[in-house]
Amino acid sequence: MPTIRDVAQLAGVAPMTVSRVINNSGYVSDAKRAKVEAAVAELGYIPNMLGTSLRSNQTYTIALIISDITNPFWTTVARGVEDAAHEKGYSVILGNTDESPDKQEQYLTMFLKRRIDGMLFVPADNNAEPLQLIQKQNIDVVVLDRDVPSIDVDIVRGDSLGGAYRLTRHLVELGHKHMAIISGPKNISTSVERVAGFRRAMEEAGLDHNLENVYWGTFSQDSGSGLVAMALKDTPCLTAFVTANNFIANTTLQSLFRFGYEVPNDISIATFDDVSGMLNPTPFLTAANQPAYQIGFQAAQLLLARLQDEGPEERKNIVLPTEIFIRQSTAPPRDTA
Amino acid sequence: MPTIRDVAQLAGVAPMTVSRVINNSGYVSDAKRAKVEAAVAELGYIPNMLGTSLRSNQTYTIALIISDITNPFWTTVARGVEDAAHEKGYSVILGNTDESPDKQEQYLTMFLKRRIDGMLFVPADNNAEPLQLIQKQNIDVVVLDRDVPSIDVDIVRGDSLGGAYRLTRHLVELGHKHMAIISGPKNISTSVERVAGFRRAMEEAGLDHNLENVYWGTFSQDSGSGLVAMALKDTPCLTAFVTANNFIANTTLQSLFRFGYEVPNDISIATFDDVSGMLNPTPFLTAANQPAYQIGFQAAQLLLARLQDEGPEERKNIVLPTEIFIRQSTAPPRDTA
DNA sequence: TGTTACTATGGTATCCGTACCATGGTACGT
DNA sequence: ACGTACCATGGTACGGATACCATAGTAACA
Repeated sequence: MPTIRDVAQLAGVAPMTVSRVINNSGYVSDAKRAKVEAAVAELGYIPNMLGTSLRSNQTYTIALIISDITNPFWTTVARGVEDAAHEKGYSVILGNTDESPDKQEQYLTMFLKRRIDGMLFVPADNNAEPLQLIQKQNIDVVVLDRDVPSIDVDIVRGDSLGGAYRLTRHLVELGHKHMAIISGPKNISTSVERVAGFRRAMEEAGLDHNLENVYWGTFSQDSGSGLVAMALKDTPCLTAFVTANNFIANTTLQSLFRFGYEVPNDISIATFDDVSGMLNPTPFLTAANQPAYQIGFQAAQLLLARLQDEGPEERKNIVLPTEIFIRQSTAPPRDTA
Repeated sequence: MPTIRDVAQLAGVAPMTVSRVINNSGYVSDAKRAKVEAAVAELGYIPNMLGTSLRSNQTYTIALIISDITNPFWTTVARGVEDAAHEKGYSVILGNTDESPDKQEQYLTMFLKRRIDGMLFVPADNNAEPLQLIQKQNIDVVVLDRDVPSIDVDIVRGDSLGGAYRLTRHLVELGHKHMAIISGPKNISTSVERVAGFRRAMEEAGLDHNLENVYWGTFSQDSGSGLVAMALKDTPCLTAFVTANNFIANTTLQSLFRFGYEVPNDISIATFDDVSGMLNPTPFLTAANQPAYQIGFQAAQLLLARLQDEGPEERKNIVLPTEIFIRQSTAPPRDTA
């Protein structure tokens, strides 16, 4: 593969002159510029960014560490990130953690070795250590979707608490009195806040006698199935479920179907993040949707601004609103119908 | 950020010795090894891969250029790629082209500048030039999902022709006589082959009088809506549609709904690549599904094998089988019911 | 004519890690 | 006592691009 020296030799100039032509910097006579351009074309020269990056300490690459690119929610986030990055000439390098702290650390060090300019990070848990590791290396980082207590860091996320609150309120208004929430891991802020929103609505409605109807699971594709059975065993009179993400909603729906319940006639379901609309002409689930694309796009923009020293003084904790869609998976409970 | 020289100084050894410890190569006495390890820990030293890559001409990075990470099909492909890459210590850098040759070229040169070790590429069209550009730089490349005529390159893809054939056969067996296919762009092999499979089944069934019922569109989210109206106007007696991907199926379903048709009672739909199952407990569409994860995984494996000079001698054109799922979107046509 | 300002070009050193070569010590066999 | 083999360590140069400094020519102006 030709180097800048090869081009220089062919054009009969110094490498520096080639560099000036390529980067459009400094003085170059028209004659030499033409010669250089001809040489570049003839050799098919493509500058080696490794050299440039080594010298300049900039890779124009940002890392995106998420839990699972297979989840349409993250996919949409990733797309927002990519668009914002591409706009500024940055590339995005990707890592899936599957919420495993091990894989998370592997990717973290892998990306730090690569000297990425900045990091967009969805922490696998509440542990602040990985973030401290990044910050210690003086790498700008923006946390996506999740709050991490006890650390000073930029965050862009959706309004989990408000979304869950309004989702539960909707069920309350329909007349439901016995509800459960199937949430994600206990050590991830979104799970916790969605439970908190659920609880607040329950308390306000004076339904706080069954506050123990909270089931912690995971956000992954196989989550929730056992928990639904457990919830129904604990409280046979349940008439509604709130689920903390799209995958959980799906398994809950499947479980209820298997147990012979009809949704929404027998039991209602309201969920977070139903992004199936893209592939489903008639979305079914009542849902609180976070602006996934915006979360990714804004987080990337904030990060890129920081990289160019144009970011805001203080750390941001941006909370984007969730939007509620009332659809067919929720209805009044049978006994009050 | 500390360098290998900083570590060496702190440990009282030469940089070379630090390098030996880090890479576990050559001879190092236990005493010095311990000192170096202590220094690495104290400084929080993380090796700079740019230096290594520059020297060794290896980045341990592969590029993945696809049309749209938002499409669950590509998402699954991407996941397969990522898993295979991560297994071998490689990272994946991502680019969305939206099927635009412009964006495609931008990403291409961006990745070549980065000196990625290999490329996984979903060509935006049949144009062989971009692939020639890559090969000219001596970068290994594997094409995903699409055949590109007139160029010698590794390809991993699904069986579009067979899938479309069997999908159409299914409709024929149900008794349909008037069908149309809504396909993707005319210059992408998958569109063409799906049409070819459709035609073959039609001809075999002696239904070749309406071979002109082929509508070319795009594979994107907004594709197909106008085409459905056109098809129905051209052939009012249509009783079935074959659609060439998930997005087209979705808009077709929406259009039919808007026009007051019921699926499958009035009109049947059979499609390619319905990967909504992940989020849909009761998938509705009769579909020919490609093994998306496998396409990504195997393509990445083939690429990585080539990178390590362990690949097969000759170029591969691997065609993975598609699986047919008969579901609720297809039924016998009304007149024969 | 001398000074200043700008244009044009190139040489050298540097970013960081490591391949390669050189050096010197120890242990062992004959 | 000497050759051979292995262990341990370090110096130097290189990969590719470019910041910085140096040089030199030209034009403008007093």
